[in-house]
Amino acid sequence: MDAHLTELQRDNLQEALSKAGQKLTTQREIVYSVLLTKRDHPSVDEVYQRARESMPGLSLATVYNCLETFVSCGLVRQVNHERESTRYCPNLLPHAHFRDEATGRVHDIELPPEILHSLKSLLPSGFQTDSIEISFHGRTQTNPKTN
Amino acid sequence: MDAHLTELQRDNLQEALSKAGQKLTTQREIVYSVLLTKRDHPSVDEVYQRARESMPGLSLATVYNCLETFVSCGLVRQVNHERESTRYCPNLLPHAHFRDEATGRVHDIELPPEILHSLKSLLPSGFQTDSIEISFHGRTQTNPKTN
DNA sequence: TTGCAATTTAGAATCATTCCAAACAAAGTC
DNA sequence: GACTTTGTTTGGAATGATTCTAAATTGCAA
Repeated sequence: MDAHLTELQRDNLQEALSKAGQKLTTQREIVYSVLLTKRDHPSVDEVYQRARESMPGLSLATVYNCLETFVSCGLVRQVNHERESTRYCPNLLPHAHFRDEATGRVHDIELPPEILHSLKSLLPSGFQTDSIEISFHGRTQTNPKTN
Repeated sequence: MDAHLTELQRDNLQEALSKAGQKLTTQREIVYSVLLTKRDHPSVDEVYQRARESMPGLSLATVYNCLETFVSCGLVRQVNHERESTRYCPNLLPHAHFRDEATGRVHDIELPPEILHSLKSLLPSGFQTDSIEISFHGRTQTNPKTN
């Protein structure tokens, strides 16, 4: 379960970084691959734990740095839920999050463009948005198997 | 600019509290009136500052307690934005928040029931929500006067 | 190869929030 | 009207996530 990127993913990362004038480092590769490998919206600390399996010397501060870099490059989204610690998500399609309060798990909910339009249309004139965050909060009634 | 509730507001508070088996105290009256007086989504600390004008001995812990009580009574909503400190809002109608990143100011955006329905309809079956939080993030292009 | 700028690192510092244990107040009971 | 019970307030200490800092390291370009 070592951290590795496909060539495509690597190029993708490389490109996004250099577009922002930043370098591709081992640490960034590993952190990025952690996010891609298990897309369960890990917290910084979870990313840290997982990344250290590939690189034991990695520091927490670096994980913070990498994640912050990815966010600013638009490679990754932050997910905030109430006061809880920030989670990270490599899904770049427009989507909302559903947080199951029983398990703490976060699910992605795809957002069709129409609904984003109608949301935007609620804004008074002169209001310009660059992002809309939508989060549901509730429970999932699981039949034997829900992921 | 002293903190005072109208009789109606007081009764409202009284009732909501006793419904939850809790008492009406001076501190709670003051904190509640701070929220009603200036509906600008103050942070805990702002509430604290304002409330102390009416009651200098008031402690920060009490402000936290009061606000938490109001939230659990359904009198007040919490507003979270990214990692910033929590803000409080006595508007109980369904609404979203728009955060102006230039000023930091938060505006309420009314939400028609239809849009809430269509949002809920996006959820896979078995997903039950008790709340949907929507926050816009952007800037307001102000003609001379926007509030 | 030398030098410059970006990156990483560990640990300290910060900040919002929660926890704690003691002092206080209110409402009901005898 | 004192007594008890229970909820409330308080200041300060504790926590936990995040950011900052300054030094060591790395990568790249000249």
